[in-house]
Amino acid sequence: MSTTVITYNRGMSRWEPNARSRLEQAALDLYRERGFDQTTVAEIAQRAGLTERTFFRYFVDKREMLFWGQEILRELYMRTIAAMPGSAAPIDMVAAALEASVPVFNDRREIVRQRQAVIAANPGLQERELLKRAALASAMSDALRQRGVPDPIASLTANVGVLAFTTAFVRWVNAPDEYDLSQLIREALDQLKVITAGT
Amino acid sequence: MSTTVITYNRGMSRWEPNARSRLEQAALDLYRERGFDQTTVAEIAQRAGLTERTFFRYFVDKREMLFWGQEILRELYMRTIAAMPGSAAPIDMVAAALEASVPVFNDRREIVRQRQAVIAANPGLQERELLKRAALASAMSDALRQRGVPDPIASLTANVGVLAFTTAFVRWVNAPDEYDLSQLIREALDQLKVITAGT
DNA sequence: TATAGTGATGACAGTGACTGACATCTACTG
DNA sequence: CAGTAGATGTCAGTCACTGTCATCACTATA
Repeated sequence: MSTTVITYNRGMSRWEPNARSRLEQAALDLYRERGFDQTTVAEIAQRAGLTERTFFRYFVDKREMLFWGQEILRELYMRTIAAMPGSAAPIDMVAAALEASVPVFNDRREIVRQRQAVIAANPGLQERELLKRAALASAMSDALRQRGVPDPIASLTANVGVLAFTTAFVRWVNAPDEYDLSQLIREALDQLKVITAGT
Repeated sequence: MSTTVITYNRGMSRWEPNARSRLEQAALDLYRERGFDQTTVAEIAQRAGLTERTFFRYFVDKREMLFWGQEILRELYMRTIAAMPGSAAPIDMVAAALEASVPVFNDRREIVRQRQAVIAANPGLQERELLKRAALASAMSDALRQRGVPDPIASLTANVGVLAFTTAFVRWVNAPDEYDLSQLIREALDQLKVITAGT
């Protein structure tokens, strides 16, 4: 199973299909077996039955492959915010967007956990994750601005949302299965309200 | 000036002093002249009258050199929070810590601006900056926990502080000299209060 | 004053991520 | 059956970063 024999044209395509997902699977396996830094791109490619060069045709760099879903979240956030009633407060638009993304995580809880364990073990990957989070916040900022929310507010609201989500997500990943991500998000948002209310 | 002749033992030390700051200066100059990616470590070292190997004895990697002051801020934040009266709300402890760091930036406004321009032009450097911000938030979380603030609140409060500071900082860097960083921080915190207050 | 450190640096040979240029291979198309 | 296109392979190269050992100027100690 791990040493798949590569044959050609068993079906309708010229090469063994799913090169991308084969690379993803090989990489995740190797990262979990021996760690991110101890895995070379050549090894990943070999396990996937491809070459190093092909790896870099699918992924801009070695870290990027762990952060696919990001684009899905991005679009989901933007669509959800764009579809909110104009009467909603900015923070409620953001909350709705976060809420809309919950199924994406619930549907892949186990994979998400494995991925997060790999990231937690490597500072370089944490760096990349922060960049991805910032990109999501930026996307939500844009969506809010398109809804007429002025600039410092749009950015702050989006980042507050990402902060609440991240806090909830970390708890959810490390919690038993019964924990509900939606509820954890709402809790985080409530706590943020209390925190900033101040004296 | 840029092609300093290196001589030995003009004073009390065996080698030309300030190797570290010479490397920092050379790097910043080159990054500004031709960009971060277009500058090799060998070039930086050469301009500083040293070798590539020595560069990596002073800095763990090529990006790290732009993020010195971080340690200063870290200690300042932790000391300030530790010295706050126990009656203060967590968010006020954080606000005080941020406020205490303002002179650090005011005293080096021009250098900070140059540095920030370099970072803004390079995604890899932005990634590193996000990591540094996260580290500062983590430090403030720790400080709050030591003051008895429980866990989700400590982390959220610290991150709200960092968010407010970052927002203020971005505006301050791109604003005329008259703008006051302290005031921008207070504004951001006020806006966060309004945002999370909700419906 | 000879001798043995000591600490910063240089020299050098790696490894591994990433890139550019070009060749190849298979399936489809006419 | 020739031609094309898209995915892949090959290969050479750059550059960040590391391990190891040599060197060099001074310093402490006998």
